[in-house]
Amino acid sequence: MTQSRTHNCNELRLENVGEKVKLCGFYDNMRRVSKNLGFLILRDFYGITQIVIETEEMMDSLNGINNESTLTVSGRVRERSNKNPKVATGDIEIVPDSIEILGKCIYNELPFEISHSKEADESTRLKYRYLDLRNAEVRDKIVTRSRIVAELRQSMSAHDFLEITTPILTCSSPEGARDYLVPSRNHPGKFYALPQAPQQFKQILMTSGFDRYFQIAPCFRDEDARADRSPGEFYQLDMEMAFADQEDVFSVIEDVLPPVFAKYGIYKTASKAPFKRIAYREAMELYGSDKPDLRIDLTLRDVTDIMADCGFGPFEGNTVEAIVVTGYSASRKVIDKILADTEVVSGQKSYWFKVDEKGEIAGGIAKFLQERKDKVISELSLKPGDFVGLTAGKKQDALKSAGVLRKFLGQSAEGHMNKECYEFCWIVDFPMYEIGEESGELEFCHNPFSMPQGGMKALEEEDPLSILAYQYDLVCNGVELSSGAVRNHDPEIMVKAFSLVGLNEEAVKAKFPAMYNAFCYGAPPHAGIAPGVDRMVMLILGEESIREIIPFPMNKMAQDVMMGAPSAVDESQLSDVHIRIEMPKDNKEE
RNA sequence: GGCCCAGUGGCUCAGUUGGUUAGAGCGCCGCCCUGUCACGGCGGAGGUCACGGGUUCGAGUCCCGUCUGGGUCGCCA
Repeated sequence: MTQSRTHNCNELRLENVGEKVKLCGFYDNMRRVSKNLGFLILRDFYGITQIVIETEEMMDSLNGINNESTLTVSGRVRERSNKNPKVATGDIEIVPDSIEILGKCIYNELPFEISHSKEADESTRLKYRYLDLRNAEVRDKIVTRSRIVAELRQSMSAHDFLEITTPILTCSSPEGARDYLVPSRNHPGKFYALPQAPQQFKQILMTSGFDRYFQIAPCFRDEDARADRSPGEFYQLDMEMAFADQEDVFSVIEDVLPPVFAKYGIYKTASKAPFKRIAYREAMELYGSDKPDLRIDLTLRDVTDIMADCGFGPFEGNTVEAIVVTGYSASRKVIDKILADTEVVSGQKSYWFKVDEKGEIAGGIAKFLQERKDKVISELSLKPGDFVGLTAGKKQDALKSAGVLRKFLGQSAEGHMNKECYEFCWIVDFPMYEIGEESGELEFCHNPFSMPQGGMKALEEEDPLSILAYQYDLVCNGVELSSGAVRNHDPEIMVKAFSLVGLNEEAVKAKFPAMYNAFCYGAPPHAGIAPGVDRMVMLILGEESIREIIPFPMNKMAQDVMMGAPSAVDESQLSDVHIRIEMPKDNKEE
C-alpha cells in the first residue's frame, strides 16, 4: 500500500461526489446481478460502503476472493441512482479503478455467519472470537465497555483520586478464594500468587500517605464460574480513601456511578444521591436477600404465628414467610413455573394460595387454611384477586427462598416492578461475627479487615454476635456490585478482633505481616470499596452473560478455547521452576 | 463434587406412537439475470443424528453409561 485510506467506510456523503478516494475494509458480501454488474459491500470498524462493479473484467477479477478478505479500493465517489436510506453512506457508491487484496481469507465457508454470530454455538464463537468480534452487535459491547471504563477513570480523577498500579505477582493470601500460583525460578519451592484483589496494597498505600487511590484492577480467583461470574479473572474499580468514613465512600460512588449508568445504560434513569441504606438484618427480613432488587415493590412477612400449626407438614415447627401479591391472576402453569424456578435457584420448595373473587381461599395449600381463613385474610389484609406465595424452613432458609420467590413473582406480576431504571442501594451494618455452619464456632462474617462499630469498647463489652461492622455492599437491581468497608487500621483493635475468633497476635502477624507492621507505624483511618467493572457493564448493557462484555472470555471450565489455555509446558520450563507433575489418577487429559 | 437442560450437514433448527431414501432456511459450488441492498431464478455438493452399550423385526426417536457445552447449588473473606 503506497498511500493510506482517505476515508473510512462510514464517511462518504453526497457532498463527496466526484472525489477520488481510497477505502480499506473487509469484503462483507457481494451481490452479483449479472456478468457485468455487481455490488460489493466493504465494511470497516465504522460502517459500510457500496462498491459498484460495472465491467466484466473487474467482476472476473473478484472471482475467488472469499468473504472477509481485506481489501483496499481506489475509485471515484458517485451518486447512486437507487439510494438506500437505511445505510449512512446509502446515497453514494464507489466506482473503483483498482481493488487490491490486503489480507486473504482462505476459507470460502466460515464457522458461522458474521452477522448472526450471536446465534452460533458459544464454544465455536469463543474459539473464533476474532470472527465473532467482527459482528458489530458483538463488538459494540466491547466498545461501550471501553467508553465506560474511560469515563470511570475520568470521573475518579476529577474526584482527586490517583490511579496507582499494584503488583500482579504477589504472595498468596491466607483467606478467601483459591489463589492462582506462579512458581518461582530463583526460589525453589516458593510461589507467587496473582492477587485476588489489591486489598492489602491499597491499605498500605493509605498508610504510606496517599490520600485517594483508585485502579481498574485485575483480580484473579480460582473459583467456579457463573453466568455473571467469569472464572479466573475480572476487573474492579478499586478505590480507597484516607481519613474517611463510610459516608465519604458513599458520596463518591453516588457521584461517580449514576451518570455513567444513565448515559450508557439500556435504562436511562438511575438512583440519585443519596442511595437508600438498608441494614443487613432489615434487608433479609423485608426482601429475603442481602442484594434486593428494589424495582420490585413486594416485601416478605413472617406468618409463622398465623400458619405454622395449620397442619401442612412442611410448615410444622418452621418459620413461614409470606409474600402478598395484590391483584395477581396467573395461570396454574405460570405459578407452577415460578415455584419450580424458585426451587432450582434456592433448593427449597415454595407454596401458594389465592383469594378468589368470592373472597374464598383457594388453590395450592388452601385446604389447610380453611379453618382459619378469616384470621389469615384479616391478618394479611387480603382482598379478592390477591395471591400469597409462601416458603418455610429454618428462619434463614425460609427467608432466602422467599427472597428468590419474591424476585420471580415481581418479574411475573403486573404492576409490581418498575423495570426501566437502575435502583441502587447500600446494604449496611453487616454483623461482624457469625457462628460458622460447619465449625459451629465464632467466625468473621465478612472480612477481618473491617472496623467493628463501637471499636475496642464493643469488642470488649458486647456479645460478639451483636457487634456490627462498618461493612457495606453496593447493590443495583438485585446485583451485588461490590463489598466495601471502613478498615480496621488500629493494630490493637485488630488483635482484639482476631482474639475473639481464637487467633492471637502472632497469628495476625503471620497472616498479614506487611499490613500489620505498616499499621504499627501510625495509620490513617481509611475506607474503600471496589465495584466490579464486568458486573457494572453487564447491568448497563442489559447482558445476561458476562462473556458478552469481555473481549476474550474463558469458558465455564476456565479454558481459553481460542488460545488453548491452560496448556502443557516443556519439561525444561518445569525444571526451571523446580516443578514435577503428578497426574491425578482419574485424569482424562493426555 | 451434586442437580437441571442441551448435543441432527459449515450455521440455526424441524423430525409425528419407534417404521423403511433424515428435511427446511441460511451459507457453499455451478449456471442464468444490466441497479442490487435480507437481490432474484434454476441446479448441485454436503450427515458416523456427540460417543459406547442395551431394548426391538426395526432406534435420530425408548433405556443405561460416557463425553462436551450451558445453567444452578456448593464455592466466590
